[in-house]
Amino acid sequence: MTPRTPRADSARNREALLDAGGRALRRDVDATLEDIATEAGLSRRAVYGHFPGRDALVDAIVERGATRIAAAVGPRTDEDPLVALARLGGALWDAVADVHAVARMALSSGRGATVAGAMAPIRERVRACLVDAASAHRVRTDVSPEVLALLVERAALDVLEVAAQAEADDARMLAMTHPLCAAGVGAADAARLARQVEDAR
Amino acid sequence: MTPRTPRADSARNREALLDAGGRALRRDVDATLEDIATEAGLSRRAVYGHFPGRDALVDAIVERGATRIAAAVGPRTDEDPLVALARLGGALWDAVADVHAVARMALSSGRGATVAGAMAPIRERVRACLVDAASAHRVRTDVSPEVLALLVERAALDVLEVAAQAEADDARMLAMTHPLCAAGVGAADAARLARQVEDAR
DNA sequence: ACGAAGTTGCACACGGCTGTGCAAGTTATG
DNA sequence: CATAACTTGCACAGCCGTGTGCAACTTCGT
Repeated sequence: MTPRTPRADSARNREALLDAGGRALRRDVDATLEDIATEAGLSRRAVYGHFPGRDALVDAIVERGATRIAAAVGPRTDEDPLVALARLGGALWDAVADVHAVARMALSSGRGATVAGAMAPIRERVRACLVDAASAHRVRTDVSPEVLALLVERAALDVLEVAAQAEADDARMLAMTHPLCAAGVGAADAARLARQVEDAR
Repeated sequence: MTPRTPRADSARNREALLDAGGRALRRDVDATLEDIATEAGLSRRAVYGHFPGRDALVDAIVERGATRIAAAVGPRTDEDPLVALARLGGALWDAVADVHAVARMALSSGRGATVAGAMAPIRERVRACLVDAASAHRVRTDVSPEVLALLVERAALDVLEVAAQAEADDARMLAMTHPLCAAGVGAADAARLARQVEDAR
């Protein structure tokens, strides 16, 4: 009769589940519901109060990751394509947790299509930048832009994974320069381009 | 009373299991015993005639991979460190199946230590080459050799994975040049170094 | 062709993870 | 404070993969 407004802590717990899930899945793609729930400070049983099942929870995590990634990538500007690429690397670094969590699921069984959708913004932006840069011969052109894009994309993810462990303080810089190097830009030029992005912050 | 020599097809089946296992695990790290057995043309039950259990089978696959990797890496020569790095990339490409299968298990749960051992030869060689090259400022030096080594190592694996799908005919070339680029060597120099290796074949 | 080595199919036990029902507890909110 | 909202713990069913025993069958070696 008197339908009350949903409790505020419920929403918080939902968020906690998404956060914990992201963290847990980043470590182990097959993390148990028990694991995730515990890490979120809840019981396994409580999860079913927020999501119909494990799949739905994971989907929600990927979905949230996708929107955050899209936000981090931001709109395309008409700046220098390589500067744009460097900036993209920096942006991804600022969203490591989400990107990393989603990326880890990419190769894992099933779910491939969903995750691919989440990563699409990155993929597309990288490709666009490379095509531009290739036409001016500023990146290696002995490989098709498609393949090079895949390699650069992976290079970006490699930094996120490697630097997350090594926790280098100049990790953000690496996140910008390494993909450029992977594209065939020399180390010196890559550093110059990255500095250009940093100066404009 | 009359101990007979073991049958020849048994050994073949054992090999078939290792091959099938490598292929299956390369696709899906959690491939079922059923999957592997079927792919090898055997029944799940028969596997237990060759290995005490799933773990032992996987261990055997990793172990065989390790020796093949070690063989592919070969002995250290006193050539130019970057040429050596290019050659290493080529060698790994020629052993894709094994390297790839083992590498895929690296991040997967458990088994981490075992796999790390299998990859050690690559890891070590890459590090050595980079340290040499860094002291001559022929690779980027704004990152520690350790971190750079991790990135280059991953770059090598990235090629194996990307090119395995894209099946570019110049994949072997990529396997040599891309790690160099990842190290900060410009595209032109990388191509020159790789050509140097190819010419000496 | 005989016999051992190897394979198969089936049945079954075991463990781990998911998903559900329900009663009892705790906590936010009006 | 009263009550709906949320959480908890437990019990139970179901699924799936592993590991084992056993009888029947096929295939290699001599």
